[in-house]
Amino acid sequence: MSITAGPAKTGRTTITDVARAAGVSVATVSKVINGRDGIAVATSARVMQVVDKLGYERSLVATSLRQSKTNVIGVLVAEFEPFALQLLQGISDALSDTQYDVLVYAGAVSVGNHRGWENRSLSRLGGTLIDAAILVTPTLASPDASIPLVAIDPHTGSGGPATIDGDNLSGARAATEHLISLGHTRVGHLRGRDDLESAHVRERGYREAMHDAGLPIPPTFVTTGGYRADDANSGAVALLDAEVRPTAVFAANDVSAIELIRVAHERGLRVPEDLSIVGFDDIPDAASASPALTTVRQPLREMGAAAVEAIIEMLQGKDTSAHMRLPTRLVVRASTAPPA
Amino acid sequence: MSITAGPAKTGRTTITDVARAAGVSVATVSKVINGRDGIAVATSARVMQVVDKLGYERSLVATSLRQSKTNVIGVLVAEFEPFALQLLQGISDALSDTQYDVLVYAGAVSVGNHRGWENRSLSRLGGTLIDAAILVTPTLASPDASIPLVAIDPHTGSGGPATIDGDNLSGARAATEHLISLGHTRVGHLRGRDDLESAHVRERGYREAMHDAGLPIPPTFVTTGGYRADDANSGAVALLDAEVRPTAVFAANDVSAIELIRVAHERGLRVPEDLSIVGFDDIPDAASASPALTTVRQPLREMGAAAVEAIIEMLQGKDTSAHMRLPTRLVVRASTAPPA
DNA sequence: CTGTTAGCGCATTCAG
DNA sequence: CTGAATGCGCTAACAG
Repeated sequence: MSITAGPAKTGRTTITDVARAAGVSVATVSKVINGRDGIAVATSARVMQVVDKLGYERSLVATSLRQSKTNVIGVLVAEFEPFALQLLQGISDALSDTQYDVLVYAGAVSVGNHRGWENRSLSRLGGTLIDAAILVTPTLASPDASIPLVAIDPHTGSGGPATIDGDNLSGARAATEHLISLGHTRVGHLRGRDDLESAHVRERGYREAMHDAGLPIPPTFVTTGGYRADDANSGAVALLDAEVRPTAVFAANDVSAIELIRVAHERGLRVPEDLSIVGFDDIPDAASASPALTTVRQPLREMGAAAVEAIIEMLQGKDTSAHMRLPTRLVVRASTAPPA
Repeated sequence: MSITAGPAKTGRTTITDVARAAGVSVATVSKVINGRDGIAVATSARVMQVVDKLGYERSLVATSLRQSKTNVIGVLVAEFEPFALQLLQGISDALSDTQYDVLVYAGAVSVGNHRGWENRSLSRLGGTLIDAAILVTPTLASPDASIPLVAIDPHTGSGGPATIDGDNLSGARAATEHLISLGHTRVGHLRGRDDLESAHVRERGYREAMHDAGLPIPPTFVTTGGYRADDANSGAVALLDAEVRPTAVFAANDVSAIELIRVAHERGLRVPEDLSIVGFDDIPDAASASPALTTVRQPLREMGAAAVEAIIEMLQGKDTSAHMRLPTRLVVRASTAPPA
């Protein structure tokens, strides 16, 4: 019933509009656009002209419903926190000389930190909106997907996708040992998100270092933070308001560490004189925190670039199930000092 | 074990798989999923169970092809540079308590800085993959779109969408005046991307301040940078290798300013002793640059949040064509000093 | 209450 | 060389 006439409805130019304007069928337009041969040069030129004139651009939606290739790589994150953002820069840089565009989907903003957000996102982007996906801090060991997958800071597990991570264990040990070597004996730990494998590994590194030094870990010395300031707040408060307060804390990530500095200041504690703090990640804000944060640097840009390389190899059919681990490095700045 | 049975072809579970497994028609499944009423409780329960079991999630692609609402807000950027990333944090935070998910599309990574990338992206995201879009540093005054639009750091023009920007003119004047008040008379300018309106405004601010101070601007004092280090390099080099070198430079953005510091160091120039530098934006790297960069701060997180507010109001049918301008502020750090 | 039918915009057969 | 028909996953009418 709906006899169409012109762009009309949505305002978007469709392949049909182009076909009508050029006086050919949609199939012809499709062929021209996709560079298929078997089209008269004159026709092709005329169609291209109309395409330009009308500013036609194929709809990713319709295309991906029909085809299996979109030249778009998806990056799936839970949220846009500094860690993911740094990674994104590396990913974007590495992709800038390729034919691929990037689409980043934040799957947990509207539903909270729902464990398993990656499967939800993967399903929603479904069929083939994206040709491959890079998962940032997934909470599942082996998300189900039918497209090439690389996980950054993964949930380890067998049979999972290719993974890229930093050396969390060494980093955590280095951080804790730094504190111990400064002379601290009451060293606490502000844990990361429980659903992150890397958070557990870092806690293990902390515990190992403490154990090796023969130092005790009272239960109140370990509390849980998160990767948002809000989440970190209660853990930070618990740590500092405990009966016996640690003189140094290793926080599982910089966001928590910075929140801890804030809470310490709120309580009149000086950092590092009264409390030494080490973070993890080395996000941009770490260096400009006050005091500048001692932290364990993860090569985030490089990790992002490595993920892109792996994904592209997979897309080219090479069987890359590499599990790459990049080194971490302690960066000593102003938030750590010997105990008073 | 992971999900078995059914999907076959793509590996993705579709509504058809669910229908078959539940022994009902796809229409029924659709109704259940969308909470339409007129479905027997028993049937509904059975379907839901199958949905859970199979881990079904509707495809954003197919849904958006058919419907006009996806609850996804698009953020369109040319690339993931620090400016956009900061904005993204504000946007993400502001969206975290809403029903909306975020999808960020970088439209210029695979094709270079193509003027008009926003129309291309808008077209590709087409019909209704997204309910509304936030444009970051668009290069067009009035992109055509049939969905609510807000532009951050826009190309001004009449009839355009709602816009959010920082006070570029005042900021640029403040930066230049700061340099002049320090005693500099040879003040240069490293321009921003030519396709950005804000870059022109900043240049105007610089020229006005110079004019008001009665200072000359030799042609070699103004060169062009960009928002990537590579782009900024040639402009920086030209500025420093000129016959008569400025003793101070106002760079149109922090990325350029930081690159300028690098180039200056390369030539054995000390900053700020031999060359004072002011940037613009106050991205995280500005504070941790060496020396710490004096810059004009734009409230990027707030600008992102403001964009979200505006978009949501538009989505609710309120007629918000506000043009919001947030204040900028000079932040003096270590990269500026009186001339030697 | 539930199943059938008809597209959304596009690319791909398969006949002209 | 070109055009009409078909289907991708899904939902809105409309039948049954």
